[in-house]
Amino acid sequence: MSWRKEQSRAERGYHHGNLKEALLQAALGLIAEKGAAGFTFADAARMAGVSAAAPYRHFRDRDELLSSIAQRGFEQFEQRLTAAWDDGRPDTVTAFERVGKAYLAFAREEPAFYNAMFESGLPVDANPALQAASERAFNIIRAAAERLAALAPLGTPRPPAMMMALHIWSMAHGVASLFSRGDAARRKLPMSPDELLEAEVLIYLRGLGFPTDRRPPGKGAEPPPVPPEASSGSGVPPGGPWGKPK
Amino acid sequence: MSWRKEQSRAERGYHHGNLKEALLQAALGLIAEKGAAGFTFADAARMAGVSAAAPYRHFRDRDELLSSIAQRGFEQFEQRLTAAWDDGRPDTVTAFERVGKAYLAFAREEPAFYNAMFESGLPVDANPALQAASERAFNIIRAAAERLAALAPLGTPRPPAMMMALHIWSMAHGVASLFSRGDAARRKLPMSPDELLEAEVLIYLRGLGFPTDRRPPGKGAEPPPVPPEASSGSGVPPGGPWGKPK
DNA sequence: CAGCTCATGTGAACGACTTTTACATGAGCC
DNA sequence: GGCTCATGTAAAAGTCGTTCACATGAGCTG
Repeated sequence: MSWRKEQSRAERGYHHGNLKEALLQAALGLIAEKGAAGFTFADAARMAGVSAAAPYRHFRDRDELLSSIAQRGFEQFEQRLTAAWDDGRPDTVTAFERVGKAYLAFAREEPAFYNAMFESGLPVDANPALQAASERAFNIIRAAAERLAALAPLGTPRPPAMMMALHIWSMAHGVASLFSRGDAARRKLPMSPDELLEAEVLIYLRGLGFPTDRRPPGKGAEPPPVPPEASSGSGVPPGGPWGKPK
Repeated sequence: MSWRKEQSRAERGYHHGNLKEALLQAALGLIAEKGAAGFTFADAARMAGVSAAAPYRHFRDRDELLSSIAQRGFEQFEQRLTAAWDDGRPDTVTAFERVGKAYLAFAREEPAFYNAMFESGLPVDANPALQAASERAFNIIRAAAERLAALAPLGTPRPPAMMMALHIWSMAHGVASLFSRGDAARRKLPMSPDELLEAEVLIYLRGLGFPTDRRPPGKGAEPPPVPPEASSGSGVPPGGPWGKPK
């Protein structure tokens, strides 16, 4: 990982040998500490033990370094969402919620990537490769939404799958961005971001007619369960994610 | 508005007379253009026609200027949310949705404020006045959620009002931050952010047991103003926000 | 009105950062 | 062994943020 970092010039020799990677790693650390805005090209160079001009052999400018990090971030993000989705196993709703949690986990565990991807202010649409990576990640959510849409109970008006995907994305991003970052604008919450998002998604899914958890006591006409899977427990803790209504 | 801006030193005299305000306005413009990260203290000074050192007579440093703008932003934000909420008239659900739209409208129409408030990375909890302003704004959403919670149909499990408020906030912020900014990371959408958020909130409310479908065309009983409302209304466009399910 | 004072603005200076340019080094290939 | 080109360096120009000593003049005091 930290191959050859922190070495003095003498023992390193004139050529670094791995500067591009070292710069990316250094930048990642710096962004995690001080945010994308506070991160400095010169600092990254210093951390890698080279002069301030050296990075320009590997990145056109500071923005390109940031872009590279964002891109790498989208790729890892995609992987984690894919793993969480696990092709909808064991059932669509459970898997869907797991994707939400993976989203938050990524924001929490990879603040530097998340920052570069969503909060650095760099124009996603200016770099085709970056935009493509971003879309590949979003497509995981979208594919999950398609599956979910196909299962939605008839008789309930429902939005296009694309819209559902955007809804989920906005919820996850909203929670992550407002509450799930140790980073800067930390606000105190009476609950964990995970709980918050889980409840939000559950209510949303219920609004789409999905059976979430035990049925309301008196209500006879709960929307009919969905063909093959649908029936079982969706990973909701007993009592629901927010306890009993008082 | 642009009182005395752009004037040459000669016609202005040694003293500006209104520098603090001029700097705030200049900064607002610059942030709207280039984002909080790209905004420069020196640029604001230049725009106000004073030397680079002059701003330090009015703000401890660049961050304090940013803070002032964020604070002012939260105050305007609070006003707009209050107006949109209108104490829950004509009925709670309609007013609630109006608040959501006001949120997006603010993000769209006041990008500089929104940026300073939510995307500049300045620590809200470091400045008590700022934090208080932020909380006052959030309290509008929270109060609306309380009212909504009181109306929620019995028989449906429901979260605490505080949680509902956070849910709404995260949806609005998520949509605003991902899609509603001309600013930077613009992504193309098959629908407007307003539609997106409206549908999202409607589904969420339905998940809480609120009736969100359009009124029956004949609509015999318009709900009485405040106390026993709960039944219908909600300003849903005919056909619902996303068209017919296919 | 003269004179004083203090808030407000100026210019110069420092160190840090970004980026460019001309030059140095040495790893890999013939 | 010698060439060459990718990779690194030093130096310089331009920008910022911030501080400091000094200048200005608006408004009070007498």
